[in-house]
Amino acid sequence: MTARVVPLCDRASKSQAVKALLALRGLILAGDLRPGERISELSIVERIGVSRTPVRHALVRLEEEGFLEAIPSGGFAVKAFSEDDVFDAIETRGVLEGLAARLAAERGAPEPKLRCIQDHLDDIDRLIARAEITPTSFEHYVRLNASFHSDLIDLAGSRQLLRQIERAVALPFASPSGFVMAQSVMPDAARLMIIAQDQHRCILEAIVNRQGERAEAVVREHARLAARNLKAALNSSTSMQLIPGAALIARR
Amino acid sequence: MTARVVPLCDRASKSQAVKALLALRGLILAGDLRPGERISELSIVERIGVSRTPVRHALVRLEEEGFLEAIPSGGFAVKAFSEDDVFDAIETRGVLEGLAARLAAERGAPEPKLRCIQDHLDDIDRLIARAEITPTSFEHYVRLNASFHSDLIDLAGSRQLLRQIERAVALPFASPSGFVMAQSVMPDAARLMIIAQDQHRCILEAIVNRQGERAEAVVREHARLAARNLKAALNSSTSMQLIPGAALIARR
DNA sequence: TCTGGATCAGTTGTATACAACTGCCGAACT
DNA sequence: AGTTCGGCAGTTGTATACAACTGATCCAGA
Repeated sequence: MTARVVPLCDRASKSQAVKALLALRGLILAGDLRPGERISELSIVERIGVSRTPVRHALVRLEEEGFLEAIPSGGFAVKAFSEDDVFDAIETRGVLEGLAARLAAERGAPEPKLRCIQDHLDDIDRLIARAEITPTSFEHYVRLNASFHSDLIDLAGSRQLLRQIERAVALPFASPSGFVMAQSVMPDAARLMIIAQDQHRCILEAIVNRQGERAEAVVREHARLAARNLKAALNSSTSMQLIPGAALIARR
Repeated sequence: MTARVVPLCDRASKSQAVKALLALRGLILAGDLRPGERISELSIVERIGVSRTPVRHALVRLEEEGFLEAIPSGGFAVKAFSEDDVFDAIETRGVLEGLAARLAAERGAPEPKLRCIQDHLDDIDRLIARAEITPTSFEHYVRLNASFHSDLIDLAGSRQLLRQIERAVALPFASPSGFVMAQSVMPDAARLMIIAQDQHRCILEAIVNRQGERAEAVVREHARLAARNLKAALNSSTSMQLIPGAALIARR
């Protein structure tokens, strides 16, 4: 009997701690847990089906990720984000990515990696050229966009910077992909994609040409495109529904 | 018997989890745990005197803080930092503090806070003017310098940015105070203090005058002073002994 | 009626027992 | 002799029992 029966494997192959982390983060992002109110460990235990130990692990991690805040008398509560918080988070992400681009330009990036990114950008061009925007093609765009951004960080080659950006991007509405799906239901979606893609090209060109300051400046402006998306999305509940973690954003 | 006997209170008033966190961080910074090698939970338990539960909490937190890295097969190891890592961490901190200064300048800071910072800077001026550098006066300088930097972050008024900077500064050698003590045993200590203090003045002036870009640029250059200190300290074991967490920095 | 205090349910914090896993050593077999 | 398999020690991961604490409710007394 070498083949054990593992019907739960696809869900249970990961440790209970990981399971708890993913499940709890899911609950938070979905808005099942109201911001501000205390999270009862036991209620999570019975919802997720693991014991308190991994749940507590997940709580600590999610506090570090920024989704929870510790309550002085013990325990945790879901954090509420103001609109200003979200704009600041985006600006901060832009500044950090800007540093990544500048470092890549100043220090020089390996040729093969640059070619690889160039290929990714060509893919995006082809996608945009097709002129029809479907949910599927948009998801594809989101993926390509996300990989451009992670490639960019990779180019900088700095572990410390990577760590900081990972933290900034942990909040989904601060990530480069946060507002792209929201963009899809907006009237000028195609126009925004064209602008964003041109910025991608400029960023890469600046890095290739070793123009550190230019690379940094364009990346920052690129992040502000996300801020503009947010501003527009805030007036459209259809868009907001496409934003992960929108439930955590408290309206003024 | 309302008065319980609490002789251990000064050490035990904090929870076991906090105790474990502080003690373990202390062990790491002191270099008692060799970078790269696995940390045995039980060995920590008997060194610190709390059970495994709070120790594991501390391990998770210290991983988030950046001192530890998870081992694929389970457990954690102390992270080793290259000299490049340290320089990058300083540059990253400078960029984030630069954002704080720019936001403060662009958005405007409340008058009373600005006056308060001005007073702190006056204190530093008086300290420098005394011309004699003793360990005590240097520690005083370190305190004043640290509070200037935290005031700066406060001026920006951004929770998100605060979070990111706190993370960047968690690594002691990336913090604004990291290399100041090392500076104290260097020949041109007085000169560096004068330069740093002039930068402090310029930063505040830029914020008052709403010169966002200038504030950002000077703060970045100010951080690079720390990088210069590091470069000098790396050649002097006397200096290195004054740098917290120096044991984690692997020489090339 | 209002205030004070004490009890109590429900919570989180801690310790510990147990299970599962990893890497290693040795022995046996090829 | 080399290789592979099996068992073992020691580790981490998980569950759970227990302790300490918090906040609230209820009752008694002024």
